[in-house]
Parts: sequence; structure tokens; C-alpha cells
Amino acid sequence: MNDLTVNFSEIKESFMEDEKFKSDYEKLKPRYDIISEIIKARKEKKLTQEELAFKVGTRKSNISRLESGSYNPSLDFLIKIAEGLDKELKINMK
Amino acid sequence: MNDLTVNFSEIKESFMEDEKFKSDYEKLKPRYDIISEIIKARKEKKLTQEELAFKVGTRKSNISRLESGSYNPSLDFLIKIAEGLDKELKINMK
DNA sequence: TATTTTGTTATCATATATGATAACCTTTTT
DNA sequence: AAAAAGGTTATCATATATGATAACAAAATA
Repeated sequence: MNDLTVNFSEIKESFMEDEKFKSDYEKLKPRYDIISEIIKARKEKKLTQEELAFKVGTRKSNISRLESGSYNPSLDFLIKIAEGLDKELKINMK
Repeated sequence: MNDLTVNFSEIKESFMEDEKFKSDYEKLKPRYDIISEIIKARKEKKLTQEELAFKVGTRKSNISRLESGSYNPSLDFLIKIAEGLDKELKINMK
């Protein structure tokens, strides 16, 4: 454990008090929400990433990238994924 | 009225019977749905495209492009637009 | 423990989304 | 009818999403 090591729970609270962090987090929320739902649905259907990829017409690495939440998918990509999971994507504003 | 002129309602039915057309249309449906909602919300708030663009940090031409439905927006872009309309984007699968 | 399956990460090439400007068209207002 | 405001379209530059491959890591199973 070197000097740079930090404990997440120790600093989480102060992070959340940081206005910029909080606002960034809230902006990312819809992204995380839909991704969680995709992962959950894939597992419920007992599909591997590779099987879903095949149904959608892409490769397993791209499914992994999507599920990692590290990028910003297009609407059409999300629609295709939903179809591969035999569901329909529903979007609206509240 | 030249030979190429067609009447939409005349051919709409046969178009809809075309499996490929129908399937393409259904794939585009979630895109059209959210775009319609965006246009409606903007008008309800009595915002011009230019005003919305300013709140979102882009230009009126880009809002027009979005509202035209002629391209495939990213999730983050839709989230920003929703925020500019003082709403939250909700996405899920059914 | 060895093998197989599943998921992750890095990277490259290509397509396309996005920001921006400008010219134009349409609608509203004066 | 002229002017102003609002919306559209074309276009360019740049950033980034996406497809693809490959090598690796982790988890499951024999």
C-alpha cells in the first residue's frame, strides 16, 4: 500500500458533496440505468455476450465495451441491443 | 404533375404490406417517438430552437437536424437535450 | 489442475455524430 | 410590403462510435 492508495468509502462522502462530481454523476445516471437493465436482461435470458453479439450483428468485444459503461452509445445501437434481447426500447422524458 | 408524381395515401397500404418496409419502420419507431416528444416539449416551454440550443451548448442548426429525425443521436446528446428542457430522460426495455 | 468457456482490454480502420458557419426559406410582426 | 424572427439545409472539420481482430484474464467445468 503506497501513498497514493485511497479507500473508496472513506472519500465517497466528500466526493458526493462536490457539486461538480454530483452533477456529473446525475448526468451519467440514465446511461448507467439502461446499461444495468441490458446486463440484467441478457443474464435473465441466459445469453453470453457472444450470443447476443451474434443476434445483433456485432462481436462480443463490442458488447463488453457497451456493458462496461465506458462510452456513449447511439440510440440505434441501443435499439438493436434491445431487439436482440427480444424487447422494445422505450424512451421518454419526465 | 408528371409521371413520377404519386399520392401517398394511395400507396401507403401497399408499402405497409412490404415486410422490409414495415420492419424498418418499426426499428425507427423509438427514434421518432422520442423526437416527437422533444419537439412537443420544446413548444410547450415556448422555446425557439435557438434558445434550446443555447441552453444545451450547441447551435440552432443542430437542434433542427435532431428534430428532423434524419440522423442517429447519441445517448448523451439526448440526455443533454432533455436537461435543456428541464426534464429527465427515462429509458427502459419492455 | 488442465481445459474450455466467457468476459475484458487494447488497438486499428472506418463511418458517422457533432459543432460550427453561412445561406436560404418560411412565418410572423410591424 | 418590408423587416425580423424562426426554422432548414448544405457543408466542413473534428471527435468519437462502431466493427473487427487478437491477446489476455477470469470463471466454470471436467
